[in-house]
Amino acid sequence: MRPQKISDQELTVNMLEILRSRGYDGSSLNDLALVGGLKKASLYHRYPGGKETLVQSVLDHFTGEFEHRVFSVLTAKKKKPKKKLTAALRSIALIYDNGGANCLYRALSMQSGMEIFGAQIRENCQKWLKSFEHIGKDFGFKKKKSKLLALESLIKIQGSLVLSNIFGDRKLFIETLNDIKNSYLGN
Amino acid sequence: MRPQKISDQELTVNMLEILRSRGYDGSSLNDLALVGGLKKASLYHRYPGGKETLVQSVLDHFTGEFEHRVFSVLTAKKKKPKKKLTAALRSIALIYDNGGANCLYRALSMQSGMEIFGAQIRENCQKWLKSFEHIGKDFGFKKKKSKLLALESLIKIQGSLVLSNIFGDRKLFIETLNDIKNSYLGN
DNA sequence: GTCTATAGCTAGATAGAC
DNA sequence: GTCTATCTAGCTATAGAC
Repeated sequence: MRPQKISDQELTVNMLEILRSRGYDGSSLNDLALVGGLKKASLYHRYPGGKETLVQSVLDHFTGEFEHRVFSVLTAKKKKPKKKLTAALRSIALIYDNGGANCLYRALSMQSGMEIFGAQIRENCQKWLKSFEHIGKDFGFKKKKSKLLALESLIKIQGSLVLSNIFGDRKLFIETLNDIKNSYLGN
Repeated sequence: MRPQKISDQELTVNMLEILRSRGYDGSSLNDLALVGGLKKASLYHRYPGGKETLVQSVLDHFTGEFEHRVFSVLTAKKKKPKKKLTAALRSIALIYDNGGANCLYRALSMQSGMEIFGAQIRENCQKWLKSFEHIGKDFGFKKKKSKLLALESLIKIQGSLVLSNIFGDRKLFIETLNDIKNSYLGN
């Protein structure tokens, strides 16, 4: 057994960078291999199913980050809601590099990506909504208002990511996170 | 001179459908030719510069729709602001097929598309912000508040398009348009 | 103005050496 | 576990017949 040139974890993180910025069709196996310091044939040893399973694995990692750093924080039983929301929003800022990095879900949400990963992307966005709905109720809002706040939060995150990407202006994303926080704290 | 199989206008509209749903890398010249009932070699007669100029032309058409149906409406001197905003939002609903169609700017905003069209996409989004800022002032809001409302509108449109696309739920987009209208009318 | 044919390249994927 | 070499299919693009 030869040693791995790069760990699975590290390779996944590097490939995430490519995929979230170039999308499914725009990311070649050559590109994906190179960011790991590998040749593309080597990727088939780690991902025998090819590109689809490779991206699947990166998508799972990305989703795992949310489950671990955002969803589980928001739905935790202890702590005050304000502390939980603040921590979750800080994690979101981290995951999106303060607006400098795209959302992988969005990057994969063009037709080719949606055909393959649509169901999972939908499912994960649903979890997002549920966990934000949870924190809304935790703040004392009624169910309907909590649902609305959750949806508005997700809309604002996705929209501000699109725009901070187009304008190359991270401030736009940061301020939107603050706006979301204020929508829960009651402006 | 043989007659065209399909008019430039019609071909552009058909190709827009492909590009906005599949992005730059995901749309092959073969796909783009077929929706016009042509072979891909024929596209080089209309667009001698190849794929880049072809997409450029579709992008120009898309931007023209906004200039004509949205920006010019919002900045018109006559009429009451409410009527202008209502008309503009109705046009936006039309352009995005009530949330069923993607934004071409977003579809082209992955890395490969941004390298080529980034400057124009940025410029057009700036025009969007300016025209919404204009209507804000028209409603009597101060400059700062008008700028904020404009930015929030664009964020909400882009975000709700991403989500209505992911969830396959146009209601989400329609309700966001209403939300934007209300943000100008003072809830 | 559109077509067939094809060049030249790069994509995803596989075989087998080391 | 990674590599070189290679296959096939698809891509963008061009040449030239009709």
